[in-house]
Amino acid sequence: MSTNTFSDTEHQILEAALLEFSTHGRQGARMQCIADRAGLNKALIHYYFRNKERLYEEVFRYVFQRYFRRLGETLRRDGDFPTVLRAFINRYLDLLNENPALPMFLLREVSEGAPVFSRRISEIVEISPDGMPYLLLQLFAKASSSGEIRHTDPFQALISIMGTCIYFFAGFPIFAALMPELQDRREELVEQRKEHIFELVYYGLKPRTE
Amino acid sequence: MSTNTFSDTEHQILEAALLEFSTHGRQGARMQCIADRAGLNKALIHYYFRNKERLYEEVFRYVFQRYFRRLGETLRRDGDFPTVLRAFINRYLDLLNENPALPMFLLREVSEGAPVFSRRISEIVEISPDGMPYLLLQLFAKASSSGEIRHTDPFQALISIMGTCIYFFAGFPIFAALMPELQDRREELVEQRKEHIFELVYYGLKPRTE
DNA sequence: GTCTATATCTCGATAGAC
DNA sequence: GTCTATCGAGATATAGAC
Repeated sequence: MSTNTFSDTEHQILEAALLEFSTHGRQGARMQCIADRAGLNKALIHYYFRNKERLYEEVFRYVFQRYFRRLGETLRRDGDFPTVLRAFINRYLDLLNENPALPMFLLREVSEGAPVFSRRISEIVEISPDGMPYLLLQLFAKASSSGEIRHTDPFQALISIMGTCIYFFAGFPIFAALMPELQDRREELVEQRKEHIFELVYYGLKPRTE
Repeated sequence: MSTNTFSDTEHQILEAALLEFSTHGRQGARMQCIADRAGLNKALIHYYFRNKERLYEEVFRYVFQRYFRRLGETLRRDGDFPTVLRAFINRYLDLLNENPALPMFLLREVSEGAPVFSRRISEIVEISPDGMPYLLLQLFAKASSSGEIRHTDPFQALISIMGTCIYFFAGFPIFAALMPELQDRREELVEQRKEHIFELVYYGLKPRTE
């Protein structure tokens, strides 16, 4: 269930399943495709994970536990507001760039009512005040009360920063379909994006003199 | 096929299908559920739309043609940069708020390789320079070259503004699961968000004196 | 643990009455 | 145009050999 030690075979299955689930969704995913991608047969998947539902659940937890933890790390380091902000943005974009399928996997789950996410939320995100969503809220709340940024609802800031990061990856295929020339500039755009988002958020939230 | 005049029954089916497709995806959607939701039987759906694929395609076009057109309208009005920017943000958030399932419907389609979107793109978005994505790019390009905002890649700005708008609706359930108190503040947060995004984008992109 | 072969079942699609 | 009943494809899941 909650064990984090997987054998090689299990890892192969989990990775293949992640790809299949994130491109085709929980229902659209095919056990046969997962088996093919992992280089083994369907029966073996059932041997390890019993059924499709449990496989989905394991993949979900396996992936997002790590994802939220790595995201949270950047917020626990010392540094002033712009330094931590920058570290968070860079880490987030790098994480997403390494696995562009992740946001869709999460968003899909959420749009289906987030049954698995809700059921296993305590294993996935750190609900404590020392966990990822709270630390980010706190970062903005502190900067807001110290006057480093103007008075802002930290939740709005949180949505803004996560939205601008995620949407690049989630929405890229839409724009690449409309403007094929973007396809080649992808890597360059990701790097450029780090600075763009930092400036947008930092200077967008800074107090104005006028 | 491309006719926009649907009977009452067809409308009922389309609306039910939109909900089903956006929450469960193209494969996950069940014809039985669509029929139930629309208050009629499966056979009738086949009578009108032949099969699931065509139904999906009709729903997709039916919904997004209108969506992109209504979004584009705000960019064709006269006004200076902040005025048009504000109008666009307000319209976008209102559109999304009226139908929070839309972004996921589009993002799902895209994550599956956007077969329908690509095939029928000419009916859905206005590819002409007078259409929605180009007008928005142009808005930023103009403001950039006139010095009203600092030198910025218009594509980055486009992603930022759309991302911050969409993610509020796409990601809201995640945060509502973590912080249940948000659920009651939803409408208030949407309104607050209009100002938040405008300020973030406008002041985030404005030239700085320092 | 890993495979092949097969049973079981879900769901899209059709036939045909009204 | 709308319905009930049913077929058949395709997918999950299992049995059982190795």
